[in-house]
Amino acid sequence: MPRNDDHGVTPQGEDFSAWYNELVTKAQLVDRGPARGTMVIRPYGYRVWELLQSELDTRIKDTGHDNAYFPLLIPESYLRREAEHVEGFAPELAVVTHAGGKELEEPLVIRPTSETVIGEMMSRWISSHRDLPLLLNQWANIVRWELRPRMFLRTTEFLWQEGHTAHADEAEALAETMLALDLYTQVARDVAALAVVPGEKTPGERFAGAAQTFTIEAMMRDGRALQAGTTHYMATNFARAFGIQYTSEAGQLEYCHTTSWGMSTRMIGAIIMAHGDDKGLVLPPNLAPYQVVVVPIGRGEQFDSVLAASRALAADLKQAGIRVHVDERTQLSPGFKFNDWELRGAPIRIELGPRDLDAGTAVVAQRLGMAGKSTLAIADLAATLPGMLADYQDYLLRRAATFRDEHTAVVDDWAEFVSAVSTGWALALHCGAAACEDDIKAETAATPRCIPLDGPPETGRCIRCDADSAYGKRVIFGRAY
RNA sequence: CGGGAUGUAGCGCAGCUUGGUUAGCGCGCCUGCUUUGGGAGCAGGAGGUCGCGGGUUCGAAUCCCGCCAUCCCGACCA
Repeated sequence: MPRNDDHGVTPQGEDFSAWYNELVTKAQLVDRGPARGTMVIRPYGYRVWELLQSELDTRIKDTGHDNAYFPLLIPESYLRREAEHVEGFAPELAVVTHAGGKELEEPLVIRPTSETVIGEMMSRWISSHRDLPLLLNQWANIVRWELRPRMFLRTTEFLWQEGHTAHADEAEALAETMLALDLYTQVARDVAALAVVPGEKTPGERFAGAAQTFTIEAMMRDGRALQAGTTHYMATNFARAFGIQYTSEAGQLEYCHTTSWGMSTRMIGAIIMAHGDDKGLVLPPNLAPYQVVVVPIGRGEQFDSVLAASRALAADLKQAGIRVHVDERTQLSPGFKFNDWELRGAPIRIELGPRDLDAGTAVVAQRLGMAGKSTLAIADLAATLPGMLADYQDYLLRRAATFRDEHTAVVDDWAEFVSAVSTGWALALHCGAAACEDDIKAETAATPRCIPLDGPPETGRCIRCDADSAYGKRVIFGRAY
């Protein structure tokens, strides 16, 4: 239940879910949309998305992919062409049955993902090995009628990027799948400061229609896992369904091997839950709409000169490449603003008042990782702050990694497993049987999150059923969002 | 789809049990004055088809029936 007091948010330890729900609204990231499960992304939240988007888009283009745009509406029959795909998505489709005042001859689905249309178009564009690889990406909105919507994590409509590529053979397509996974890992670590674990999904957790699915898993501060991006190797499943074929150098007609991969606005939910605390958001500098917020303090004529100095400082910092904002709201007290920017996750706050102006200094406070405030010369700030922001970014990643490691246990018996997944992750051997996964889920709510790529080789007995272990290494289990 | 709950001002709520003048409170908002270094104070003011439809009644936010919506907990999922 929301607090009736208008300040602050419910502590994480009291009710993590309430903390999250109150925070996304109070920090002005989002507001509820009028239709069920929809979200309005407000300017402050959309800026975070734009920053993330730009970082990822640059990397996607640098690795040879081109952006394109495919239609929102897809003929229903397309979905049916790939058996597993339609089975996986049918329950969550939104379907347009009427348009132009008439019932449509063939219903149109609002894309839940675009493998089908893109597959259809690829089949028209590819005919020779010279047309390969075809490396496409699109930024789009998609709709999935989920049973239980949650801001950023699972909204009815969400924004994402979906890469779709076609290759001559399995090796190339698999390499592409891993390349995309690596892009995601980089963005998660270097931009979002998330200590993600890249790994492969077990067969039961695969994307509908994929031969192999890979993921980056992040740990939230309540110990639960969040899938922050996935990449899929489709083998020739979609190529066969949509006729994506090419003539090889040897003159043979061959099916393409395709991939797809996506990262979505869910990533923002991951950032909120991986870094946030009882005071509110903690945004990594690389994604903060305002990396530095200046709070001018004073009254009357004093305030005018403080404001002038604040604006001059902001201009300086902007020159130094910092995203800076001066909080000029006159009706609010400094104390209110301090709390407000802490709630909204601004990495660094600068307090500038008459005392400081006289001394030529400013009070600098970091959102986390620094005891108290420090007093620095105004003239030095433009030179000092970029380094502070970079250090703070690193600090957040280290903190996330430490938290993850402290909440991950290597377990070899069932009691330890149950205990580990109640507060975090368990690294355990598993037999690989779907029925055994289901059994574990029924008992503990935990699911296999991934088989970590860099896990050392190990074999033994299944943590649950004592059968021979599969995968040749340990699997991460955890409760997931 | 199962379980639980809620719809009263922008937000958070009280009022309903036991029907009765003009539906209250806190926050926010507007105006004015005083304030501003950790969530400012005083004064004045604006803001409501009480979720929708029907019924009972002289009279319904309140009682009855139906509907709709939303939220929370699970199962599905990026």
